[in-house]
Amino acid sequence: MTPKDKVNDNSSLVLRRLRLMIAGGDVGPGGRLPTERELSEKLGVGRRTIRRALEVLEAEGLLWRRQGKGTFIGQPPDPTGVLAAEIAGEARVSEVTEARLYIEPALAGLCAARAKPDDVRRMRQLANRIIETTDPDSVELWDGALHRLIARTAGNRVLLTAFSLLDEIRASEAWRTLREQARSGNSVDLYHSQHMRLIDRIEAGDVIGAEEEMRAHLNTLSDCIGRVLDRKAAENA
Amino acid sequence: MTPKDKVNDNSSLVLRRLRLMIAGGDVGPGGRLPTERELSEKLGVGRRTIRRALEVLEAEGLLWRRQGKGTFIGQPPDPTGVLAAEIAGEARVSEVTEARLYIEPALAGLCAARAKPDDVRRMRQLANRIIETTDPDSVELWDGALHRLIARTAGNRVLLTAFSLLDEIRASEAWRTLREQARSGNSVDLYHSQHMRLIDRIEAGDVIGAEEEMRAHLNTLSDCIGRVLDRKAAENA
DNA sequence: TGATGTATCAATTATATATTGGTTCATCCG
DNA sequence: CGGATGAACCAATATATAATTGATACATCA
Repeated sequence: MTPKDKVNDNSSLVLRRLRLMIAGGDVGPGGRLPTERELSEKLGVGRRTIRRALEVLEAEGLLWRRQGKGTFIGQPPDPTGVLAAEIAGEARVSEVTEARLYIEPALAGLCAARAKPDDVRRMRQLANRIIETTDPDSVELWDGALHRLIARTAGNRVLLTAFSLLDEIRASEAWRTLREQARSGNSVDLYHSQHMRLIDRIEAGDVIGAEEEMRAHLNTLSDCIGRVLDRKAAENA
Repeated sequence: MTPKDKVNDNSSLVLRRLRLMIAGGDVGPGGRLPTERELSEKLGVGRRTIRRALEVLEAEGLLWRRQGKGTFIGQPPDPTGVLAAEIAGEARVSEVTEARLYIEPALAGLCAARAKPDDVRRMRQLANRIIETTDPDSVELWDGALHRLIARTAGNRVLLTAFSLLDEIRASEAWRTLREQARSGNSVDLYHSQHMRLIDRIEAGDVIGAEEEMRAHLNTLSDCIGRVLDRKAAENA
């Protein structure tokens, strides 16, 4: 007799059943859910009701739909990630570091030309977070965030896409372990001072200076990677 | 009676005819050549003979072939998936030219460091094709082929992917008309001299010089585009 | 107001067919 | 023997068609 009992709310009932399906992994290959028409028939409700429930779940990020394709659990695929995965398989470490040595200084320079005081403030915040955290994993996250912020502040979507590509490649498993080995034994302080000098140049609007600072920073990073690779090569020999 | 006269060498004859076709811009839309079977029939020789001639031209970098697709003049594109199409819609002209001004000099520099004599020879051939053809459409094809060859010779797959992204964006319809308007009224000779200077630097292994020459070349190109855009803006005002 | 059924549109996939370069083979000719 | 030819077949790609699927609108009913 309570309102709750009285609610002939098929939508919320369907919603709960769909949640169970998703949580229980009760989905087809590739995380595919049955079609709306199938769900409508199987659950004995109208298609409109199904759609309302799916809209909620999509808004929650639990699934994504594409017309003509189907409904899938999880997040929609990222074209940048797809392309990055293709390259990552065949790209050598040297190529990635080399490309980074060209792309990121360019972004730093543009950033210096376009950054507003608010942007610079956020960069300083991120740079400080890096040395405030001790967890190596977190250090990596904050460092990546800073570089990404600089890339976005540069205000060039094409170069930003190129940066994202690099970022995705470096996010792959092989790279993570490589960085882990490279990080051990060198001081985070050096990185921090480089970051601060870089942000100083950006704040001053010094395009050339920002480019050079970024290049210097990346060079020390690639040197660390290079040492690890040399050691590995020596072990194999 | 001389050996030369006696040579029943259909291959070299076909080769010369094909060279004329290519040089004269006698190709279909998109720089497409007739199919091997059509050429075989049209020139009155066997298909095997056609293929031998095409192999030579492909090795020279004048054309590329793909099974099931056809034969095309210039350099083969490297697919970037749907990424290019996505950012092409939102990327502004200024962003694309700006990104190009960073990516392509980098590629030219790497190219100078790694190009072999054979690569340089192919570059010169492509550069010559540009001024030898009168058809504006073909000019564009050969110019694109030269830039793509330089990008590929740079030997960095990540930067090459970034270049391909730019290339695909610029291949869209809006860009084609823009370039068409920009091209009218300026001399192809200037471009050619810039190309030759660039290739000279590459041949000499002069990394910095190649970067600078490419930058100068792109600057003149973007100036032409800029003038067209200014004129358009004035018309709208 | 909310649910249902129907119809239609648009994007995508699936399928079949045709085209095209890649390859092999037997044959012929000088 | 080398070069050329013709035929056949393979593999990758394009093209056309139909089927599938989510998106949308509308009429109906409780």
